[in-house]
Amino acid sequence: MGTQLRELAPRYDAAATEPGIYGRWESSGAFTPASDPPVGAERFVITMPPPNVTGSLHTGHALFVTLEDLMTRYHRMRGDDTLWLPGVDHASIAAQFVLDKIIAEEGETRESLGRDRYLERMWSFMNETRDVIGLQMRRLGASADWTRNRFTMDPMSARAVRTAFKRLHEVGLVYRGEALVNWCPRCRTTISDLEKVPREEMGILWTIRYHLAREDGSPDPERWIPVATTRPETLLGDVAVAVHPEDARYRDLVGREAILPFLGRHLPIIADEIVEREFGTGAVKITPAHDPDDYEFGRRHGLTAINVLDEEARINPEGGEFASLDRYEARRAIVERLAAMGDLEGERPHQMVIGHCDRCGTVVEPRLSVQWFIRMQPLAEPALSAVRDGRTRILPEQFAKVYTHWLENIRDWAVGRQLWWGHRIPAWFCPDGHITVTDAEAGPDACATCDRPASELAQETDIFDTWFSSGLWPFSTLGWPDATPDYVRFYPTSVMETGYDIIFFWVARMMMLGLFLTGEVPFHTVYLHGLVRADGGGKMSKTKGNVVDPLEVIDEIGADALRFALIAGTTPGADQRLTKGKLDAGRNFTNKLWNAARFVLSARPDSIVEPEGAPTLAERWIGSRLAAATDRTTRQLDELELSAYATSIHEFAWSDYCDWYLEMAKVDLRRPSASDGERARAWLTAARSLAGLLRLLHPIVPFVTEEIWSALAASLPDAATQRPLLMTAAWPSPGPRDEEAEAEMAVLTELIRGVRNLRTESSAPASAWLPLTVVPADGAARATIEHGIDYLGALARVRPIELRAPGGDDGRPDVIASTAEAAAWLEQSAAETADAGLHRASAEAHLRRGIERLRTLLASDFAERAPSAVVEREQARLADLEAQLRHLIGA
RNA sequence: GGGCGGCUAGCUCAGUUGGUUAGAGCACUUGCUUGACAUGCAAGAGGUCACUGGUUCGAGUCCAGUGUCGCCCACCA
Repeated sequence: MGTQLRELAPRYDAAATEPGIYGRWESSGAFTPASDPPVGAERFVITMPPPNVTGSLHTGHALFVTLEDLMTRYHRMRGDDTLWLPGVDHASIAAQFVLDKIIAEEGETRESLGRDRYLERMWSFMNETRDVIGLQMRRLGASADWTRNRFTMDPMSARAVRTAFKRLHEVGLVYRGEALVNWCPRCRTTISDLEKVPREEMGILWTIRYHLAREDGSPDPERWIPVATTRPETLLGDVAVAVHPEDARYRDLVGREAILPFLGRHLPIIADEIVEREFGTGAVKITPAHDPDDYEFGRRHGLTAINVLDEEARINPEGGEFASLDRYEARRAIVERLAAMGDLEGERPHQMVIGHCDRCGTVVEPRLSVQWFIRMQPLAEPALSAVRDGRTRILPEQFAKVYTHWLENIRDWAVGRQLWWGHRIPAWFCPDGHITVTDAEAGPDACATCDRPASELAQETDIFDTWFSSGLWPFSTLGWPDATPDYVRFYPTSVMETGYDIIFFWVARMMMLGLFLTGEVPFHTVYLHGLVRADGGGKMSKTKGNVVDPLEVIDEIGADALRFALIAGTTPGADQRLTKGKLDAGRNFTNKLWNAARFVLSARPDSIVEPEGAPTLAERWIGSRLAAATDRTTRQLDELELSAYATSIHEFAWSDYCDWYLEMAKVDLRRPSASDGERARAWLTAARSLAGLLRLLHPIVPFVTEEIWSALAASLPDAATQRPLLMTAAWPSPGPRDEEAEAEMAVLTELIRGVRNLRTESSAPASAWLPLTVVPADGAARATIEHGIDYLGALARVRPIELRAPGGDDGRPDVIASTAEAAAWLEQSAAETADAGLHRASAEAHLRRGIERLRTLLASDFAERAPSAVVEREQARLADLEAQLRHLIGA
């Protein structure tokens, strides 16, 4: 029978490969579209992070898809007007990185193809890969609205980008200026501070002698100033030497000049308090074009910046004899030459932090260039207050601080990228130097300043940072800037779900741009998930070979198992390890569900007659427990406590439904004396409670529940549902609790556990039916046991069961006696707090310990200080324990 | 240099406003081919909640500090 699941797995785990709204796919390829649920009063809209167009599904995607799909399915079942809009991001740098490699294999380069042909290649590449990620998401069960699939390079997005830029420009938040920006010599583009990843590295700190200039301008061979640097090659761009004004070593040199080796440039020696006397030699070479600090220094002191590197970080003609050398070759050459000249005073290892390109890992070069900037501070203010006053809530809350800190210290955003694949900045230059910005797709008709015709204008070649269009995602995908029906219906969105690692890149920018452009927060809740790590705790990487491929996992154990593993036992914002153990647990759970359903379906009487008779204890109990589970899971899903939801529904399904209820239902279903009507009632209860369970489970394990649902719907006379698909069935509302049934069942399960324990301890054969004598403490306990006596017999494997009145005449205390073979005693104490299952002696000791503890507690300050309700509860417990003890020892 | 987070059973992790005897999965021990399921059933064992001090009738939970691992931010050549 263990093969059942494997045989069925492909059916309920069928890959969703067809586009469509959403619905159910079968392995045959058949697709049943789901009809939209009624539009409710509530709206629920997910903002998702569009994955990179070139990517394929990894565990990070698996996590976000699972989280978002879970929320989506829940709200759709609630009847909310639900939208999860899918799409992909064009990812300028990443896409070019990939395409560059592909064309390199053909012996081509970006330049050899030229902009137009390169972009043609890109588009055809995109057409091949664009849908791949979407297909893979569907295999995970992503019930997104695939009819609204978007792409950040589609015309809708392009228009939103132009409009957004124009509006920012109109209010003066866009400017163009010279600045030192991060440059990746390999990607050959500017990158933002966020895309620069700092890494600690061991470098070398060299000390170089700059000879002082004599009065005739020639270098003084006897006198020099020693400067310390980690980047000797940049000396070609030096324009000054700086020392601290109070540094006695150099005070007399301030105002004199040093001579730059090789180039002979005269460098003023300037005093500035920014210089740390303790670092290096206390004298710093100043290279404004190649260091942010020096750039700032240069501005303050009116120095010119001399750029000595080209766009691939080779020395440019400014570097004289070193021209055309790569920056590291130049470094080596310069150090060697200095050493040969005797001007290399020393070198020592030096720990330092160097920025690398996030994409390709190349060391980033500060580069002086003219860039487009967006002023961020005015945009940041509203984004800060939106979170401060709770219009947007960030979960988990600690990330609100991170968000706030970043926005409070925000720097202007260099949005231009010197790439080709992306949205071209809609700015046109006029030969007279005027700039025209327009949102018109065809560009401006004429220069906005001097009316020169469009034919004389040239468009900016830079494109936008990808995150600029991503930042518009929540509304650009809905039709903004037009007030389209979708925009009116779905904006602002409800929950933005993404990883904490892109809180600055994306979340903060969506907030700023959303507030500026639409006047509303783009989403009310930010739900941040953690990273999925490898089993060992490290990052997953192909080179380490510790990657969990979601598609392989799905092939092997199904998407449901993967989804469950990703949700259960995790906390938002915390990293998690995806271990074999977790995946196995998920697989076991889906298997359990399938088998439970198989049992229920197979237990169906051939014909279902009109139910008759009162519900049994088990039937009343499962109804009440289902109500409790419904209430609990609903609350957890509303509060976005998704892991708690997963564990509590797992607990209900496995323990309550399978371990207790189904075992008892077998008794009711197989009771020889039962009428057809009673049997029908018993089965209908099993089937309907299963249907209720399936609804609660569906958001997290959609495939297996959908499959069971369709089988169940076919075999239930009331068809269980009016809707053919569980995914659009109604989320249940909790029915009434049955306190009496729950209380009776608590006593009964305790008694069953006690008898089982007794069997184990007395080494009774597991399969043997043993006689049992039960001596109920009182009439209520007796009634309880009578209600459940058949369950007791079947679940504890005891037969016959004798019910004896308390205080028997054989002088024994009130106990449940085991068989003659089993020498142990099993005590049955007061019904409410049954201590059954313990040996008499240990039960007595246990009671005495509890009584002692409570007496001590109640004799302390506790009785006076604690709230009266708490004190009364403890007093009641004490009284109860004392009664049990009296009962036990026969006092 | 700032800031944040983790430290709970052998392992991976839950633990929502302080309130019975701190939980789950896996692993472990014992027994089970019990008519849904051995991917299972039953019964068990296993924790000084990193450490120190404080607040409180009561602390895994709140406060202060320490240790340790990790992450984020930051212009020291």
